[in-house]
Amino acid sequence: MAVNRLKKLGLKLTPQRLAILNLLEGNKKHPSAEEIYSQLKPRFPSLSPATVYNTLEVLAKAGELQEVRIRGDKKHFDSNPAPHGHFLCRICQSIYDLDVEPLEMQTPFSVKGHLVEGYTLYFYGICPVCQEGSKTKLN
Amino acid sequence: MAVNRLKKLGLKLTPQRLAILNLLEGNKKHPSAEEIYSQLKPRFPSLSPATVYNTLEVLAKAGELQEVRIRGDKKHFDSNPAPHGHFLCRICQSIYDLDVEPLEMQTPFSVKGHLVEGYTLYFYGICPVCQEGSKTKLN
DNA sequence: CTCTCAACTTATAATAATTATAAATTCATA
DNA sequence: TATGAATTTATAATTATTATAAGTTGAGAG
Repeated sequence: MAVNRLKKLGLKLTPQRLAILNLLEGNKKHPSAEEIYSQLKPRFPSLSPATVYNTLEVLAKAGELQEVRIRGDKKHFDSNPAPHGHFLCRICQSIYDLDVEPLEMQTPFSVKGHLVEGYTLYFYGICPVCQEGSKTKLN
Repeated sequence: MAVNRLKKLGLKLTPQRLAILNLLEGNKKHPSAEEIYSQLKPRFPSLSPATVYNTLEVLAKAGELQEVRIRGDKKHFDSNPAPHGHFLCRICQSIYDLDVEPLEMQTPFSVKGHLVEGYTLYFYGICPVCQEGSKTKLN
């Protein structure tokens, strides 16, 4: 579990960090910092946004999670740090994991002299729910 | 040329728009809005940052260029609107076009119920110039 | 067990890219 | 060349995020 990994990295196990990790683990919704803050605030009344930002940065740098910058305005966070595709619905703005077969790559690799250490793959369009919704509307 | 396309779209051909288009056409450096503004300001003393932002948004929506959001802080712009890979060097922060063979896809397509209308592919690492630089340092 | 202190959290202010607003200007057609 | 909608401009507002500094705490040393 993440607790042991944090210890190995010399990071302190604070209640805030554990709460943020717990919120993200197994969470498919890729929340933003603000959403994480709002969801934890009731249980941690003293929680500050800065702590959420700090923690997310520390955990991302430690390789425990990844930043998802599929939207132009704010970052979202994924507890799965391995590179994989993400999908943003232009109707409901939901972010989904989306693996597209031939696109998985092992890093690092070199292309035309560029040393590629990581990559992101973002898809944009309409999610299954919203496609269904617009169908219903038309009937 | 772009002029005719803009006319077709019902967009006015202002000197500012033409200058921005010209700056971007055949420019491999993918400048940010601020860089575009700084470069044009001497020739257009009345130019306002808002105009640059407006124009870039209009042109992007018209499909004449694409936003490159490979960096977390600011947007960059590419006069080639077709989806293709981009690479950000973590040393010099330069952005390069980078096509990786098996990754080109025709849009739209569907994956697991998601209608994919567009996509972005961003690579992160060290560019050829900076790899050469660090080699030199070690010798 | 408790002392110690670097690491962490917090409140607050500062930053910086971008967006909104509204008045002045100008492109393009009649 | 007159007209009006589109555009540009200056300015203010927004908003996610980062910086700062003071107070708090986790966890190893003794």
